[in-house]
Amino acid sequence: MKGIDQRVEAFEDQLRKAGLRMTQQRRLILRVLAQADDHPDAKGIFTRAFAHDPTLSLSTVYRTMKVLETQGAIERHAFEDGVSRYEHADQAHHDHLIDIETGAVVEFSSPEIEALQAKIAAELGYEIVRHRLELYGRKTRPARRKGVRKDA
Amino acid sequence: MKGIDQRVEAFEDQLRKAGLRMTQQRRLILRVLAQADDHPDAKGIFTRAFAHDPTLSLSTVYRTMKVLETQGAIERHAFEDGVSRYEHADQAHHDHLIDIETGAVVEFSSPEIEALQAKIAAELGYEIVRHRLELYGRKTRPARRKGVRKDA
DNA sequence: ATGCAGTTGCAAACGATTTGCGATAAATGC
DNA sequence: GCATTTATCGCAAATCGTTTGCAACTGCAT
Repeated sequence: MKGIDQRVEAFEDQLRKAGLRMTQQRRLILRVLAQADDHPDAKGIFTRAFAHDPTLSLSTVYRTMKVLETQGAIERHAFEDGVSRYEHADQAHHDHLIDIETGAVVEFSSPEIEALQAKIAAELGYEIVRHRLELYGRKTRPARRKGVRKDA
Repeated sequence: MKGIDQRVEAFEDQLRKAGLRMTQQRRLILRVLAQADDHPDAKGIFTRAFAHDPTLSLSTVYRTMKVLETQGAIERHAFEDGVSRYEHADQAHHDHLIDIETGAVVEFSSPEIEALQAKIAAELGYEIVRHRLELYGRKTRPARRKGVRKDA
């Protein structure tokens, strides 16, 4: 497991360079995000962080998420229900498969699909700046144990 | 081009079978949707319909969109800004490419991508129920001509 | 025509997110 | 360390898109 503290420190420098400050609440929220293995929304992050600092406010979470996003420290996704969910951005690009029964989110990536997207866009006279690909499905049978790679 | 009136009539039957009613406002909204070549949101639909019936209310638009959606008469999409946009569903499945500069929406479809999606889901032990694929991009500049250079 | 739902318009309620404001606390300089 | 500047915080109020309770209304089946 990579050092959370190191990442927080690195981010602290990044903030300073932008004329921003590393506050206790930002540190706390960063830590919560680094430890999350799911895709929590603002309220979820707030709840977890609030347990460590009962003075934290929800608006600070929202404001912090915005800062972290513009700093490139996290990614924001809005799935079907419309609420923003966050995940920290130190991982490779990937898309999401959402279990419509449990709400579980599985990450995956497909260079082939990316290539096709670029090709399609080019044919339409566009270059892709970003994209959103979400699969909504339900479990068929237990996934095979071998040969299945879900990059997380 | 299929007749709008015919589609409205067909839908009227469909509604009746579901124990629902074809009201003036639903007729009007359907007409507005059938004539739309873009992906208007509730307010946009309301504005256009309101011009023909100043007694119409925005909540009726929302309620109608919900009815139309569950009846399969329209599709609802929520792009990056989060607001629901609608298009009527008498066309083949397609995904969307959104021009991040103009907001224009281009439709496209790719059987190859669909196939890949199914394959990926299967590998993860899932079957796809629906998906969302949106490309956000900008128009590529037309190829430069010799000696002609537009500085930006 | 009559009557029972399904529908409507209106305003109030909603839930997620944002923002104005005075108070607080990080950086910076001394 | 200690003061100074100003980014940030907590809180409550404000937005915004969308939903809903309710009383009046209107399809439409009989």
